[in-house]
Amino acid sequence: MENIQKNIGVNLKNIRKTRGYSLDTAADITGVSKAMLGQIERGESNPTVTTLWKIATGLQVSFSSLISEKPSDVLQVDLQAISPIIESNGNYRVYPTFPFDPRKKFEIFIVEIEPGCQHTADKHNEGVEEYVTVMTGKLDMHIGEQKIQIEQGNSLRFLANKAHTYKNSGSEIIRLQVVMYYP
Amino acid sequence: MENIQKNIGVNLKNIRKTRGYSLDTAADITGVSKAMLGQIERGESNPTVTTLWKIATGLQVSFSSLISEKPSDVLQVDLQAISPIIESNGNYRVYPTFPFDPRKKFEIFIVEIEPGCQHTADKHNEGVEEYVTVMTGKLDMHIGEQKIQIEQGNSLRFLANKAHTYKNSGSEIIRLQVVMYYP
DNA sequence: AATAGTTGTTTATTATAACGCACATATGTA
DNA sequence: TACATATGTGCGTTATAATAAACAACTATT
Repeated sequence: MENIQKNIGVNLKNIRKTRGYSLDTAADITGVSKAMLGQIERGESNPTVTTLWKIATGLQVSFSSLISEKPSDVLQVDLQAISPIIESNGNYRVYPTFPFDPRKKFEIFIVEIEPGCQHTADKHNEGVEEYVTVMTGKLDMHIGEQKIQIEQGNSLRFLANKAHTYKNSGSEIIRLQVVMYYP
Repeated sequence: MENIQKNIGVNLKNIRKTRGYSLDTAADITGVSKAMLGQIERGESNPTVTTLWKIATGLQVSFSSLISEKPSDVLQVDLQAISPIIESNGNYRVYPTFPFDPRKKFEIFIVEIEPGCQHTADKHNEGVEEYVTVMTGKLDMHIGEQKIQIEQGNSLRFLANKAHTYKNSGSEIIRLQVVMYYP
């Protein structure tokens, strides 16, 4: 979806027309000048959030009614296109495939660990859970006192309220899928 | 909910911090200057929709994630506070209690008709339905060729694809609740 | 036809969003 | 300690959002 301005314009005009408002009355109700309203409807202006706010509250519609986001039902993500977060001199790379969205309560990464590399993550907040699946390689983990070994294809879930370490003791690169859940 | 600017600020900062982005990298990804990003986070700026758009797409979050509308689960509407749409010299008054919202597919009015008054509505688009309930008085209606009388407390549903007339032949004011449905 | 009222657009002015650059303050590295 | 790198904030300039008022186009009423 390109060009929100145009989009907002048609939405606003629809709402206004459906109610039989003129630009004048709409300006009265919303407190936004009718010139501005006209320009917005024509997509000629780039309104600020406060003007949008005035319009939304004045017309008693939600913000989204003006924006009219159509969430694409299918989203394809190319790993190549993601710029990873680099740690441990490039031997530990994090690819945020589905980054955090406040409305959801989780995010998803792909993690690559080079042979010999080990990485320790600080403990996260109370209630945070990690769901780890090993795609390639064999993973050694330290979680608190426990030592755990996870074979390729296997998974692990743990409360991330204590420091934990990912380690590649093998000779092959490790690829993980990690789901972080925030309660 | 007051002051969206502040709201957007904390939302943006949350998202950015959760991902470990600096203002610099966030500026890189979104194409919005880091000075602007900083001001937005502090609630010192009043961003335009295009900057919000850049931020949302760059960070791969939805608009609403930044706005974080919390739709109030309960909304009380005071009839007195609604300025009616006047027709027939003030003898036919329409109070939009729940005005049209594109996401919903209906809107709700209260209609008041003075004794002796009659009002004809043009036909609406194909598929539009009206749900009329008589709150007080006795209503006479003409829908196409049909003549219908509706007693107090009773209701009527009809396809509004032909012109229709509301008429008050009694001596008491008529109050209607009308639900318009748009397919 | 002439007048008055309502519609949406255009113009000039002002307020301010957005930028780039410089500054300040950490945080680590030799 | 000194140096280096990266963090967020402040400042001056430019671009433009927002307003008010004048304008043009259309409708209705006498």
